[in-house]
Amino acid sequence: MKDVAAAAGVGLKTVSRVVNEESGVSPAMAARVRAAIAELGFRRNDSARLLRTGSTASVGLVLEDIGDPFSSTLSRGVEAVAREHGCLLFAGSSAEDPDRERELALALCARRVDGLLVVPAGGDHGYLLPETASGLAVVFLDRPGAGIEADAVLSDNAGGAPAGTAHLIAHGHRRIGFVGDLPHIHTCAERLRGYREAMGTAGLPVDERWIATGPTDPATVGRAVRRLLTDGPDGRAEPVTALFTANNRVTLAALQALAGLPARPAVVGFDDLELAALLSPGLTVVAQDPETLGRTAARLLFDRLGRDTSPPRRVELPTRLIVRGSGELPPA
Amino acid sequence: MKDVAAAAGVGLKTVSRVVNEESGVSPAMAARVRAAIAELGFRRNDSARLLRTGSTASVGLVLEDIGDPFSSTLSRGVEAVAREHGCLLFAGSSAEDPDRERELALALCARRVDGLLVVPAGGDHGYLLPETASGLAVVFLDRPGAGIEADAVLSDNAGGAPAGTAHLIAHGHRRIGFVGDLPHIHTCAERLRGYREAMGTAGLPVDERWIATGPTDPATVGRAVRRLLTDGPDGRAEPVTALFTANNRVTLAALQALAGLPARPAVVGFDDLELAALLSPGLTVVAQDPETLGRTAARLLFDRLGRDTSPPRRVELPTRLIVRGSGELPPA
DNA sequence: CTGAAAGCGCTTACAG
DNA sequence: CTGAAAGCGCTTACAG
Repeated sequence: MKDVAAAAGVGLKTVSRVVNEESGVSPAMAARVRAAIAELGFRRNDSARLLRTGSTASVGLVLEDIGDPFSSTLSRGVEAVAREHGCLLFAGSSAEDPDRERELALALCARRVDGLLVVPAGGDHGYLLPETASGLAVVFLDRPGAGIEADAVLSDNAGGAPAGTAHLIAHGHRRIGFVGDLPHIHTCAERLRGYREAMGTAGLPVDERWIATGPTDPATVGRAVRRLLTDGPDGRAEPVTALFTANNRVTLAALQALAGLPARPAVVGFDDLELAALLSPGLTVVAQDPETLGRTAARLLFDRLGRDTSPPRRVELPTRLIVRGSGELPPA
Repeated sequence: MKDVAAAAGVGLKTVSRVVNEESGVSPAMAARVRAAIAELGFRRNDSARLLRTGSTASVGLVLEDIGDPFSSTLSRGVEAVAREHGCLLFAGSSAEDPDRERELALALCARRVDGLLVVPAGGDHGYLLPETASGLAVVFLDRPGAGIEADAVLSDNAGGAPAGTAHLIAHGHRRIGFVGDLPHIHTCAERLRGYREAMGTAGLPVDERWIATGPTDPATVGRAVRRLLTDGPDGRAEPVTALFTANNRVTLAALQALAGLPARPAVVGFDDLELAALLSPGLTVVAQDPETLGRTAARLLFDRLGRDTSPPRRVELPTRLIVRGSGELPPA
């Protein structure tokens, strides 16, 4: 910019005016500046501009895994809203590791993103307190944050999980397995609670051996599914006749495991899958709307940037039971 | 930082040394600085640091749609490599719109990202010339760039598309429909070329009415599929007995359309889908490896940042035919 | 309509 | 071991 000013024989501020299309520059001068800009191939450095301005026109998004369908659909919603606000999006994955979440979130803070959207991996977000104290806006998605007062946008797990479980019960199932991811993850815990609630409401006992939580790799989930379906001999639990799978990766792994087994338990999954309707039977799910989740959280974030100082809100988005066949199979 | 220096009664540079854990600060002084940092809640502004340093420790990624499974898996690969290099990732979607691609890419350039990864939407990337001239590294993914000399990492369309088509021919099909997205998109054009090549190699004529390209929304693809399968009366083309669907969204939409039809054509899709193995019949595909695509492109980008000045390379990643049933159905 | 000075929050290059 | 000065590339606040 200094070079442009020198080349055009004008002051720095005049170049700035032309670059920013501010009014009050004589046409002759503007033309001279534009010529110099073209000749030198000048392009304004926005990082420098934003340093002076105070904002960074960017938001950070900490996901579980940028490549997961749930996360990426959520990102699409966030990106759309960020775009509307002229903001660029930093995206990164925590891989469900609290240290990585923290590291990533703080790196984003150090860049002074205007706002931060976090799908929590860890159970304590107190590390963000100094950041919010100095003006950072934070919104949690999919799971609430802890150790800090901030907005959260979640799916209605407390409504969806009982609805899915009750659907299986309504189709005659009394022994229903719950397959979830790590039990300390908020969504897993909430959905498990919902499962128990629906069983209780129906007056059905829950055998703790029907509950399988853990890593979501196909091998682990496969073992869990086989166990749930074959327990029974030697005084162990009776096999379940239906499965409630608590998220997209668990459902996928469970379906893969079932493909290799003779048993045809009923299945209701939490989260929709891309080809769910084309399976036979079609996969009955409790669908979330990850794109709206992302949009809603981003809107809330920008409201906060716009000096909305009302108390932190918790928004719950409805889930929707989509009946396609797998959840209506009768008990074996 | 100035405040910290004042509070600790030291010079600015000493604070900088402590913050950056540089050696050569007396323990007493360091302790005093650290106390001031804690008290004031000081956190270094990386944007300011990077302005001075010259790099931004960030890369930009311009995708077609951050929420698409192909794009997001690709992002996962890019992110992993960026992380290894201590870089943050800006991600954005072009929505297959050349203007948005350009706008997004230039916004990223204005932020002075160290490198740019672009899945081209437009057919001319000459607008990046001034950027690369001043040191920006650019790598194209999935499709080559145009109007600029730069690296490109692609899937082997020229090998994969004929392989998929030949697979259908080997199972007895002579009238095979090609369903693709917009014909000007490089991958669509290449795959169509591969389809024609395989048909030619087998000595089979191609009726132009067997080729359907256009938007990938379910309605449009559905119409195309129905037309391909029912043409025949009143002197029009004979219906096809098999479909080669040229990417993930087209395949998905085609399968949805087929679910509502009596016909059971053989299908081979380009791109794998999450539940492909669980359909009945299983979906035979020519699989790409989007994560490796992303990783490879990001590695190439960082090589370039490391002053690798060899001539631009074009890397082609192999595709893999995965046989699952739908591609082996005999002609009706 | 135009521009010189100060400053955004850091680091670099240098001197003590 | 320590720090004052200059500068990264811009904008803000002000004066003419």
